[in-house]
Amino acid sequence: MSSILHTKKIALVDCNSFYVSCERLFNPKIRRKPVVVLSNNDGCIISRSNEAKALGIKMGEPYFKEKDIIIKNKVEVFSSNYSLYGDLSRRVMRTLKRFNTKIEVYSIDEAFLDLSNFPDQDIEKVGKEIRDTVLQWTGIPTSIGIAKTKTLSKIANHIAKKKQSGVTSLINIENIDPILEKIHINDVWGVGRQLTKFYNKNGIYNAKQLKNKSNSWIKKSSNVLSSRTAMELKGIPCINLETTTTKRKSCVVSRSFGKRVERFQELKEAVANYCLNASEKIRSESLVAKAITVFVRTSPFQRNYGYYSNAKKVDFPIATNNSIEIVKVAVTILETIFKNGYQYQKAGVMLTGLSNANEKTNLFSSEKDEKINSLMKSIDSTNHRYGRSTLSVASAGVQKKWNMKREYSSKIDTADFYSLPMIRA
DNA sequence: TCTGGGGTCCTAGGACCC
DNA sequence: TCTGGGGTCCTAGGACCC
Repeated sequence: MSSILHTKKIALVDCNSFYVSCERLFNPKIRRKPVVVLSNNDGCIISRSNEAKALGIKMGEPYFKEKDIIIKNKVEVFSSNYSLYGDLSRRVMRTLKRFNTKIEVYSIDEAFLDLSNFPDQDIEKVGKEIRDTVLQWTGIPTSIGIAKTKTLSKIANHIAKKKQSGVTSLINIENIDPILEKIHINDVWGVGRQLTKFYNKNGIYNAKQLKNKSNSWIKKSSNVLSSRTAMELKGIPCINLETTTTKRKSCVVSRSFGKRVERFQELKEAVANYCLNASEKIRSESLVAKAITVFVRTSPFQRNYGYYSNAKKVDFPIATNNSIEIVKVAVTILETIFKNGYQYQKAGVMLTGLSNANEKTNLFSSEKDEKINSLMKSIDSTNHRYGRSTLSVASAGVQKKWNMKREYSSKIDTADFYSLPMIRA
């Protein structure tokens, strides 16, 4: 006997121009103006208001290339403020959880929500209610796409973005082929630059064509991921909702420098700082790392200066999250990959093979380990209370000449943010 | 002058084993 | 000249995502 069949209904809720919307919350004067938010180091444009999009400012474009348009049109420019965006993101996600606990927080500004428990005929109305509630409680405008699979809900969302209501459902539409036909293949979730090239070569230019391609051909000439995408276009769910937060497998901290760096000493300071951030992060999640990779490189855009890029991975004797040990190993790696005479533009560290700290199968765990653990704990809580890098290690340096550029920060402090009232009507 | 950062998964190929 | 065959495990690199 089959249980009562509900149509599977997945919503993709996506915050509109998220970083710009966050800045606008605290700055009503820029509500109707063109606004952009820049990546770290004020390098690229990573969020644009509709007004900025209308001016032809492209996503991911280097800031300096768009500077003329920006000045001419008095576009408001902001350096990114990730702690602010993170706080607002959590608030949006909390609001979404009130509608259904079956939620996958997919990125800082997106979540998949299982709405199968609502009747098919009400689904568009439910979508609108979610949108209104998020807007009212957090001030963040969203777009919502609803369909039978994640891949289709992405497409529905794509359409919703251009609609006044901000909500699109494909649930009650008998034949969605005419809709899929209008979706360019490169706008399909999971199809990037390389796959687009490959599909085009094989006469596939839109989502409908991919949907109708035989599964065996796709699997044979591409891979399982591509065949999953095609199945999902057919309305057969192949990509599950990941509702439980699984522990991460790696942790990367890397930055481009505000200025080019040539001296070993400065590179060392930068790498030591990245190690401190990374180890603090994995400690906060009770993880230990099996290995560390350190990498350095010069700018790939200025090859005439001589390009150099190198990386090296080293296993720790015992999986660890000890800052001091991690910095020590990182510095020895840096010594082996550093070469004089180059203008370094970026460096980073990657902690890999992460596992639970308490599952340590370490026969040699000792009193000394206990001492280190409690030292790390007190460093973390002090830094949490008084600001990052209150307590540090000597090699991390104090001058930080290489530090990021952030000329246009709105300087909104999340401490202030928490004191703001939450509006419920 | 100035080009982000942080993830995951898959696959091919090498090392190693019997 | 001819130099097995098949399995597992690991890693680096590629492709994709936001």
